[in-house]
Amino acid sequence: MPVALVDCNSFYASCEQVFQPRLQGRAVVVLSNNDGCVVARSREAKALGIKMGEPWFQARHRLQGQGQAEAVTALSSNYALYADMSNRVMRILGRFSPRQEVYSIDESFLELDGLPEPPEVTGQRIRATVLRWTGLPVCVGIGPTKTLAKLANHLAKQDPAWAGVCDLAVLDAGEVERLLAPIPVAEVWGVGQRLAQRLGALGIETALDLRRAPSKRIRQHASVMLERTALELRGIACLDLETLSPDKQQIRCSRSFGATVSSLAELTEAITTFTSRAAEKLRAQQGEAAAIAVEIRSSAFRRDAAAYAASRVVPLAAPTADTRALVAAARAGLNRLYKPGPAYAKAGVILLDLSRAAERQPDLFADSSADDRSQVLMATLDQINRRFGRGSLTLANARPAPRWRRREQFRSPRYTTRLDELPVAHC
DNA sequence: TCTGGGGTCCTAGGACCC
DNA sequence: TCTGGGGTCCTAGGACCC
Repeated sequence: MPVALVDCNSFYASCEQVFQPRLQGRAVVVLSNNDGCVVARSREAKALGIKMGEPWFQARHRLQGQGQAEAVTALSSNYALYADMSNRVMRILGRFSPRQEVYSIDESFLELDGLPEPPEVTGQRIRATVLRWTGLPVCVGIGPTKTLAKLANHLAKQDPAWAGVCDLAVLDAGEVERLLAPIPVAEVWGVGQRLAQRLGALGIETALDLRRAPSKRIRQHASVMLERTALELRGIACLDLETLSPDKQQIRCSRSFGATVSSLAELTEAITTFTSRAAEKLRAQQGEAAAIAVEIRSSAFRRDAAAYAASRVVPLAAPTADTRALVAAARAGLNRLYKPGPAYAKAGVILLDLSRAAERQPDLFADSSADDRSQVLMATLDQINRRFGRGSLTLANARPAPRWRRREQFRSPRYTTRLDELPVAHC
């Protein structure tokens, strides 16, 4: 039962290139919030040696030194555009299999069972359809397990000889092993830099080494997770396709500020805004939170004595999805954490102990009419914000354009989700 | 000068209980 | 003089993912 992993190439950068054809064939990087780090690179940008996660100011200085600054176009993240393009791609992929796991914003697993054609042919049809309908290039990896499908996708992206589709499921063991032999073990799904280092000390340096390592030895030196990964590399499926996305167990909203803040009033604005956004996400999954954590910190990259980071968990009196109750708890936490002095660079909240509202035991002593009024109010709030745009209606403390708002110097228009930003065709 | 955000899972160790 | 053992639950921290 082969499974495919379909992954968009340089997803954010490709989305930008779809709507700005002059960027095609050029080095394009997309930056994280606040225009901080590089989070996506076109093929040409990778060729210039720009690293994933690299701070943009460093990459820019290096390129300037090499006289190549002009060769790169840097863009701020345009999440509205990427989320909308992602939805389009995922819907298209869903046409190719009744069993789909949307794994991330730019990746889907598909079960390819009972096809009337070789999976490789389906893979090519997937590529052609997504490209034709959205303008986005994808690669397809196919294998007997999810981990091998991931690795097959890696191969398809690396070597143009695969023409974008690599099927490991049809190869015999010898051929698979020949392909795994040159792949560093850190490329395997579930093996990061830390594990790779420890495995290196054991003489396990490639995907093939891990495939061949005895289970007992792996469990001695690492975890059951890695043991599963090794089994998957051998073609023994340990990971199921998760076709319905489970409720989140925690919901986080945190941001670095565009400019540092020092006053409690400004931090309160920020915490109010973040809590409101988190509460919106919570209600979208019909959830309630029983606790909220608040964090504030000064810059993590300055090593002066004034560095300060603190967090605190505040339990709620009863599980709730009401923005007002969550904000009140978050503010109580903030008041305990705040001290004057530090230049705060980042703040955030995390909703914890989540459960489904419908599954809560009613509280015999609570005023249930207050509960009903809260639900109606929150539903109305969400409806207005869906209809007129996020942030149209907020608590009075959440300002529309605070001083600490994120930098996004190079954001492209929200071509597909805002009527006033539609692309214009000149004839 | 300028360094992201949002998740998951596992493990070790402490508290507590009988 | 002699001072158990085993289970469960919770939390913090680490590692991983995109």
